[in-house]
Amino acid sequence: MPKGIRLTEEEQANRRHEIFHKVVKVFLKKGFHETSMREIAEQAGIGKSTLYDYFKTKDEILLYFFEDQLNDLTEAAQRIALQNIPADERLRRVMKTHMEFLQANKSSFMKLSLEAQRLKLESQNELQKKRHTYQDLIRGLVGEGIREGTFRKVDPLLAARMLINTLLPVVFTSRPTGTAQEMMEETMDIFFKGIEVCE
Amino acid sequence: MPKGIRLTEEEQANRRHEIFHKVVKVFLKKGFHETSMREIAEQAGIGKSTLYDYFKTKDEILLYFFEDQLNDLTEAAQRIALQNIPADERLRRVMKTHMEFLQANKSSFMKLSLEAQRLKLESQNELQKKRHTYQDLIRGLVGEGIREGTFRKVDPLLAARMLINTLLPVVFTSRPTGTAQEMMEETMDIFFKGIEVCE
DNA sequence: GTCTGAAAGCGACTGCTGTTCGCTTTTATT
DNA sequence: AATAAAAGCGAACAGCAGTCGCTTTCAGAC
Repeated sequence: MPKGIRLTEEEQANRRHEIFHKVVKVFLKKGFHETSMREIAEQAGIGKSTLYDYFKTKDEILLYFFEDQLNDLTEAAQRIALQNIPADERLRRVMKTHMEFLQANKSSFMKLSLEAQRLKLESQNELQKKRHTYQDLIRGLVGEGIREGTFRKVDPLLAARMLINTLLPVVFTSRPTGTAQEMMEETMDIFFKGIEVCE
Repeated sequence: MPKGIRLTEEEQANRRHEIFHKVVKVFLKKGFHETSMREIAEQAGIGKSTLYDYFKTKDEILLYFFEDQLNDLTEAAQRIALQNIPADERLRRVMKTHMEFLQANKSSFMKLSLEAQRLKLESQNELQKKRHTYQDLIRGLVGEGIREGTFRKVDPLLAARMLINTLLPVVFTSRPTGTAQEMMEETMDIFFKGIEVCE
């Protein structure tokens, strides 16, 4: 904010957060791609080119959101992954947190995820990288479950991807067949039955 | 092509096909969104505004591709669905065809699917509608499988969506853990184990 | 045979976009 | 008081999808 002095890294980060917080409402209301940089700057109460001092491109503004969210999600999952209980139970808990998280942020997460699909390919690769950290965590749990003998010998990464990718569409579907909660539980049920060792 | 005479509906359709065929190479080479309407018209050997006589918007050019492909896929699936064998076997065969189809058109389908994600929301809804026909076919097979007693009582639409949505990322993943064929088979395996009646 | 209306085709033009540039304002330091 | 550097800005830029008014062409009416 002050003009002549250099901002510290932290101040810059705070300012980015502050700016994003001010403009996210507009994204939710009229859509990210339908909001021009002029409007974004207006909403943030700053000049158009000042915006570029905090976000290198327009896409980066939206990426900022997912960076934040994925950090939270990964942290929560990491805490669960360290618990001293069977891997399959930890996996269930992580996915439960995942579902709760999706539901809590449903409206904004859903809308912005749809918008994120429309980012430039380059930006989507950035996003993908951020997702990998989380995906690897799930993969680890599946791997542990296999070693513990609760899961069949499936490819852990494939299973992890399958799990994450089946849950997202549940929240986003245009033809729901029940509450999100119900659909999520059934999806998880099918998945776990699919990888569990047959008794 | 002829200037003064009115084109029949069929001629118009042929011309659309012809134009698309001429320009799709450019989409595959430098990307749909990176190709401007000027370039597309150039490649098609027609004027820019003539292009608009055959496709109402730029998005519609890409939608045309999926309309075609989905028609083929749905037809093939319909033929299988009518065979006189158990539903679970028919479902396996449909998905096998689906996989073969994805692999045969892999490079173009993959690239253009990624591009399709970036279409305007309105255009994506169009695409979604076209997908529903196919989704409903799968749903029907799952439903039959349940009635025949091979599948557990799962929600057929949810299962259908889950199935389709798990196969696509297999082809598109940036971190493959085997050949597409292997990954697809393992995915199918997990899914079928997940919905089969336990023996 | 020629006239005419309507369709096919076209490139200049429009209004908008994300991004850049050159400039002003502010302030900590010398 | 002078300086340098950072923060902030709106005008300007290049490029885009889509539109408009015009030209060219020809089937059918007379």
